[in-house]
Amino acid sequence: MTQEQFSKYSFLLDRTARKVKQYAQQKFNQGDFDVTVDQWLVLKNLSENVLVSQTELAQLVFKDHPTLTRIIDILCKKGYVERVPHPQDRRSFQLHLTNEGVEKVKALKPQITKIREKAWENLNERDFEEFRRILNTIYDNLEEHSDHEA
Amino acid sequence: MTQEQFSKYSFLLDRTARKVKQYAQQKFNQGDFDVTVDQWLVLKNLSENVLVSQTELAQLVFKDHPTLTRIIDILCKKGYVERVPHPQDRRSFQLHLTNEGVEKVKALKPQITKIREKAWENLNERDFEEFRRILNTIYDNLEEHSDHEA
DNA sequence: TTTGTCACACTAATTATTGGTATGACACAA
DNA sequence: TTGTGTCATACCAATAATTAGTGTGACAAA
Repeated sequence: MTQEQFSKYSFLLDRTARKVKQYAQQKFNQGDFDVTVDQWLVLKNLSENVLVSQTELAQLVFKDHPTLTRIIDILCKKGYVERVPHPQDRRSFQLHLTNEGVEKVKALKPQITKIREKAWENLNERDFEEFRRILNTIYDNLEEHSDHEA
Repeated sequence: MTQEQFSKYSFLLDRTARKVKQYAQQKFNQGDFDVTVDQWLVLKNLSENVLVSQTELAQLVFKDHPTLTRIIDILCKKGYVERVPHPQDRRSFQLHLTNEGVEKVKALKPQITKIREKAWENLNERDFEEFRRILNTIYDNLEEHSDHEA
């Protein structure tokens, strides 16, 4: 890899990641989804994982604790998520979707799948595997304990 | 001060402190007070301070946080103390005596005063000031930030 | 273009709790 | 008398969630 490539990969990653997010958020706004992209990530993970703690969820969605606290605050305020005191550990909550949250996920999921598909037009399964392999390798190279699931 | 005195003061302090505590706890047991000496210290401070946090109380009674958590647990279980979520800070509680706790303090206070008086028979006000001055000096000598109120 | 608002990311610090270990005091059994 | 069990407390290390502050990006309004 040349010097230019070394300095370019970060730019490419950042630009693309932000574009994907901007596009999604615009579509979310147009669709009156009532959640941001990040809030959706949390809702989706809660729909797939039952009664997780905030620490566990933070690891799943790769967000830091203060940020997740605030996202959960917003989602609780919107009525989609509920904190339940942990039965065995007073330092911890268990998070779960409210009925309203379950309905919201059910309603949004197909629409969001379509939005996500747009980015992969003209790319195929082989491309996706390459994309995944390369990005995971980069991540592992920079992570002390390699422990990815993507 | 001689070498012997240097090695003796710790023994004298420890032996006396434990004797005072043993004597008090025995009297508490005989009187069916339903609290230990340390629990009483907490109750007394709560009767003199309104809606304190656990951190503030820990400083008042010079106990560490885990120990105080457990003492408060016991007193809440006995129905003398109540934890109320802090209105502005979700990490914190405000502690207060229940009505039962207030009655308990009122009932025990005169009895405990009598118990405490026993140790000062044949000693006078001058002795107490000497005692206080010396013990506070020792404490201050060993404390980085000298900030006593005894 | 500038400003304001909102949401998120990151850092440092805080509050109370958990877990483990040790000690002292006391009661009970051998 | 000695040993064991129980309870309460002290101390240490670590943990879970929160607070406060700062910065950035995205977007809307002036």
